[in-house]
Amino acid sequence: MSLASFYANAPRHLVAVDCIIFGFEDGKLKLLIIQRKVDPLAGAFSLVGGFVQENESTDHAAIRVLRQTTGIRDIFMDQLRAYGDAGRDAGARVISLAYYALIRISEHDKLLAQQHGAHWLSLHQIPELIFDHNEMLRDALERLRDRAKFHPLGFELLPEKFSLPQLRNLYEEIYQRPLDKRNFRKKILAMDILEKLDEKDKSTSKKGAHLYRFDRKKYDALTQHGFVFEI
Amino acid sequence: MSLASFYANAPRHLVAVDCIIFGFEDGKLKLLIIQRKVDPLAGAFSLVGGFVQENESTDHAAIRVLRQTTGIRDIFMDQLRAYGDAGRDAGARVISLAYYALIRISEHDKLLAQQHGAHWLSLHQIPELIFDHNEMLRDALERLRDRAKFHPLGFELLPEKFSLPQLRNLYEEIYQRPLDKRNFRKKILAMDILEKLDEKDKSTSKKGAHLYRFDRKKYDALTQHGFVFEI
DNA sequence: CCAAAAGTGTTGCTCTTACACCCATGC
DNA sequence: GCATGGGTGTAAGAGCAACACTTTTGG
Repeated sequence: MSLASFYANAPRHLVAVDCIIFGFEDGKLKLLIIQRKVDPLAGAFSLVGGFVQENESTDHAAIRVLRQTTGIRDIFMDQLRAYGDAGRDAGARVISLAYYALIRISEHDKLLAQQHGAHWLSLHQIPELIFDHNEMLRDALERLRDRAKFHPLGFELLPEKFSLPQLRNLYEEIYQRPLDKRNFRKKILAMDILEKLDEKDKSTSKKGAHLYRFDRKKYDALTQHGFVFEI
Repeated sequence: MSLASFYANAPRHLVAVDCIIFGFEDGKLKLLIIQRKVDPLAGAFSLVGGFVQENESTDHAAIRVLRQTTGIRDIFMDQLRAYGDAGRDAGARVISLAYYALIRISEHDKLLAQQHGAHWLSLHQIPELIFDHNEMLRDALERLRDRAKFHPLGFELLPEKFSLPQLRNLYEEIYQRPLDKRNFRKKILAMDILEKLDEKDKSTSKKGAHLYRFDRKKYDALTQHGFVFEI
């Protein structure tokens, strides 16, 4: 078969990206949900999404769609997988690539996102979403849990400076189970990947909790010598 | 924006599936590689691939492509992820969904696959592949290792009846490191998910090794009570 | 001075790892 | 009878989980 016919005879498809955006605020793991603007199902709750353009990498499409629909930029983002059932989108046959992202809510413009019709909802507040978006969300949460166990993803969700109680609280949210505070401290500090600062966060107690910073250089150096992060 | 223009104005893309097929034979983990039939790069080594058709789910496309190009059917298959860089395919802009699959080489028709121009190559024999197929393969191997650690995937690669030395050999191949035979036996048998048969495999020793069968019913039952497989 | 959250060590137990010899049989 | 791979148990050490009291300070 000639080059022309091999490629030219193949069918073409709409390809979308949908973003599962995780944030952490007020001690809760949250998700960014928008209300859909177009029919069918205009007004229904949805993940942030959009179409992949000509000559645009799918990774770039995910970044662009997130920026255009919420104003959010410069965040951790990774592909989850493709969702390709023939009837998954009620409007047309669309193959969707799901991306999950982690953002520091405090460092982004909440107002801007809200102006775009986006809401931060905690895990237990998530409504029925359109199409297979609830399934995407379930899969993303599973991936987040899998990956956060062996990779320092958590720090993407916290402000640059954070306390150990805050960090523990984050992992308790991710895994939805209590973690022993002494064992947690021991484990984290033993890794020697945090820099202890001369500052305290007094927002949650009178005594105040020491602030730390994730030291990515140290982490990368350790990783090259076989070290594996584990929560 | 109206329904019509929202979907109709979006660009359409060629969407392919590419399959990373793992097998296990002669004590080696192997991969199914074909020689590409079309230009550009006709004759070069490649994964098995093809285009997603109209109204065809992507999962179905992967199964169909594998069957059509190699005659192989009814195997374990799971999506890896999408590869969507704009210039990844030299012939046209193609978004590719990679699927990895596990097959029992002994139960499939080797001849049929060979007639389709497919070769089983062991990990160390893999040549330069077209486009980003080497990257797909690396990612698939990583996924296989991740998943095989906590899920009973290995049995998909072995014949229905297998010996413990065979099983250990398989995991040694997957992880490319030696496993202590006493500890391995202990761990596997302690899970109580294998059925010991009254048969021996004498093909590799004079004494003969007992044959076992994976008991999926038992495994499923245990899993429902919180049991987690781990190698 | 008291309420509320931060910070701190020890112990038992489980799991993992390392390791060497006998067994069965075909030739 | 001997070479070859199959099969078996134990002990030491590492890692994990459970657990309660003291410290700090704003109000």
